[in-house]
Amino acid sequence: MPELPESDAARRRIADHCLHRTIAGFDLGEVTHVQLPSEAERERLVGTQFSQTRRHGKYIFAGTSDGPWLHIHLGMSGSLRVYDEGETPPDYARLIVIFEGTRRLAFRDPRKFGRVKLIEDVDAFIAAKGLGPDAMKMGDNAFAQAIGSTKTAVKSALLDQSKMAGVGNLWSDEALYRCGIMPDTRGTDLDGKAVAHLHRAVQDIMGHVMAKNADYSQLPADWLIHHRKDGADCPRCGGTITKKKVGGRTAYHCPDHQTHAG
DNA sequence: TGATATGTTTTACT
DNA sequence: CAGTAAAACATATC
Repeated sequence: MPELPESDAARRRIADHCLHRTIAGFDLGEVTHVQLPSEAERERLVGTQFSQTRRHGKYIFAGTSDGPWLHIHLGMSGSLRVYDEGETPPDYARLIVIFEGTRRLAFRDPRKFGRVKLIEDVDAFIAAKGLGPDAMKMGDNAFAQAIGSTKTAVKSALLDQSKMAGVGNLWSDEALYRCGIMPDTRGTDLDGKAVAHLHRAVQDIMGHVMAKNADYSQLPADWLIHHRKDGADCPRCGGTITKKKVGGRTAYHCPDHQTHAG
């Protein structure tokens, strides 16, 4: 479930359970189209340890103390799982990092849209990707500039990783739902107050999901995430949850309390 | 069986 | 350049 909060929960698993352990080797899943580190790149990591982690938007990085970084993107369906030798390895494991002792880190990816690769410099990588600022660290002015000054649908702007990094389909819907903004409202049609409200909603929602370690069952019952189905009752106003395409993505929303005025 | 899916990238067109 | 749209990637699930 990989947007910014889910990616951060995955990063934290590395930070909490996999640092300062010597890498002994790797296990590869079946040969697939998933982009994984080459044998030479894996060899570079053997004998080293991860000593730090970073995240920018949906991109996760695990750094060796004085060498390359392992970069992980979870794609559409990827996840990370930490376990110990002797436990059942997870399904769809494409790459398993074997640490000395029993600790293991598995990169799972059922739909194979994720990527793992070795990079030398995180900031250079972010710049080369053209990623905007991390959505959780973005200031008011930068957010207002990115969202309020574009004619694009506000939902599409939120999803544009070059405007800001980390917001995906689920949490963009959640933020617009909370703010009462119709997903296809043009950015330029929102007033300053609505843009500021949306900024708070994006950061509050994703911050909350991170605080709950991306466990959706711990999120409030009236959040859209629990009612994301065409025809469901809107828990906030009694309307009917409806879906429509906005910018090529499915936008779940409540047409009764989400309007073009915000 | 067919529709749909949490993401990114590329290509084409306006 | 800004924006839109669609397709492709490979597979699972409803």
